[in-house]
Amino acid sequence: MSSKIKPIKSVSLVEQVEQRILEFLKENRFKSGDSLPGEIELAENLGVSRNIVRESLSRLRMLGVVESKKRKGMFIAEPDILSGIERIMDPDLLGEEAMQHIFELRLVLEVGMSELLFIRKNDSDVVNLQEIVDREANDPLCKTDLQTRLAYEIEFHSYLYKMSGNGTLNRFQSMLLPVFHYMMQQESKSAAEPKRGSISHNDLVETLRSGTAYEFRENMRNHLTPHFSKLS
Amino acid sequence: MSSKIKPIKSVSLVEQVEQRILEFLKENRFKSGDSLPGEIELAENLGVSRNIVRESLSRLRMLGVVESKKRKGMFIAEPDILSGIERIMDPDLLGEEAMQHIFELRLVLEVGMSELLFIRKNDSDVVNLQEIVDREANDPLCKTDLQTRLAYEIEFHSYLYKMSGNGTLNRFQSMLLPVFHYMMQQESKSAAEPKRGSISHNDLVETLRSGTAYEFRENMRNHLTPHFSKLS
DNA sequence: TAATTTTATATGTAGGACATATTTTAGATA
DNA sequence: TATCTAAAATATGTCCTACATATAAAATTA
Repeated sequence: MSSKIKPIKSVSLVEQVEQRILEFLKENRFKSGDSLPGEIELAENLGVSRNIVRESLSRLRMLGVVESKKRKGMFIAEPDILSGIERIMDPDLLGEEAMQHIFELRLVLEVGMSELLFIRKNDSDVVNLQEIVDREANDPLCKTDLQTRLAYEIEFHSYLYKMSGNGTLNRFQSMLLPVFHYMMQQESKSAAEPKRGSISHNDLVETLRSGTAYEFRENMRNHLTPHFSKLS
Repeated sequence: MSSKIKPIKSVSLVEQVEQRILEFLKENRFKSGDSLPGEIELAENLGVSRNIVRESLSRLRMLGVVESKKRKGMFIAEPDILSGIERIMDPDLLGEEAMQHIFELRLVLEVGMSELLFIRKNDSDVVNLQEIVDREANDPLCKTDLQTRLAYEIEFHSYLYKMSGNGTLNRFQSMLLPVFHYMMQQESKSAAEPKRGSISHNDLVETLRSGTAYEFRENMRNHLTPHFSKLS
């Protein structure tokens, strides 16, 4: 009775069919735009009901692997890596551990992102960032209202992701925002300090303007020190 | 007729129901383990057929938001952020642009990861990494066979992700491996050079042993130089 | 030939029926 | 009474049929 007996196969039919279809697509090297066998044909070939096939295709459709039009049938599309994540990236759905992982991920990304920023920055980016920083500095609410501070914080860092020129990275960040917001409110609840490193947003813009990727990376690391120091 | 007419809403019923259920879960702050109304009840309340509800729930089940047992019904679970990505992370399914984004993401992660490594490393980690490096150095195949070199490359870097102590990051990396593999083979196909920076794996281990997070970060950046120099 | 109507077809939705697993209840046995 | 056993109840899992709907393709008309 050492441990448990083998579960044989408690995988649902839908899941099996989903896998089979995915394998089918990979093996046959389908190109984006190619059309797929119809639902009834798939159902017959796989030996399952059309319902099962439809549920499987519904999943693949959600992931962007296939698209379907009314009479044309289904055809291959380029899957969207983030479409699955997008739906569940919510503090009310995720567990504490996942939230912590995501928060750490943010720190990793922003420190590691420096090289991309220097490869792809242009003059208008620096101007726009400076505008955000100036607006932040001149906003009287910033001294008193936590929400206002958070809003500027998010606007500034969001712009950096946009600058990275990596659309996936950028979208990923924008859907991480609710989690950031939640985590930073939790932080500011536990400790009353404003949570700033010795490097300000203004310093970061200046580094971006006339510094190096290496300097920006270390300055960003410094800027995020309050968050890093919370890690165990 | 400036642009297009409004598309009104051609969102499928399944998608609408999926959203409604997700909203329902968020609003009511369901805790993990709470049980959900049954399929028939949901179908009646939403005014749709049970099929639609089942397709929606099938999607949520795939994302890990809910689980279902035969007689008990459905209950809330903590969603897995990566379960959606996992299925489609394949060079045969993704487009060129997505692959490029992912490849860049890898570079960003490994440079930014340094701090986590130094927070969570322990002695055995350094020993294990050194073992990998030694094995690599003494393997005669390494000089001639590209696949062997790639295997050591992947083993070494994979261990770093494991060291990060961030399970999400680690799993993410492991599912990125097929894409890495593909991209690096493409790289080595276009140019015959072995593609190494001036910092070796051995140097990285030494830095991890007796250096600082700052030094490791810059050494990693240096180690990855051949890849960075390919970016536009 | 070009515009229009018709038709055919694959997906989208609905609803009913039965299978299956598991909890609960009821029953039988000691 | 206590315990083990068998039956019923119930929610998900699977299958089937029918019809709605949109639209590409064919047929018809101007």
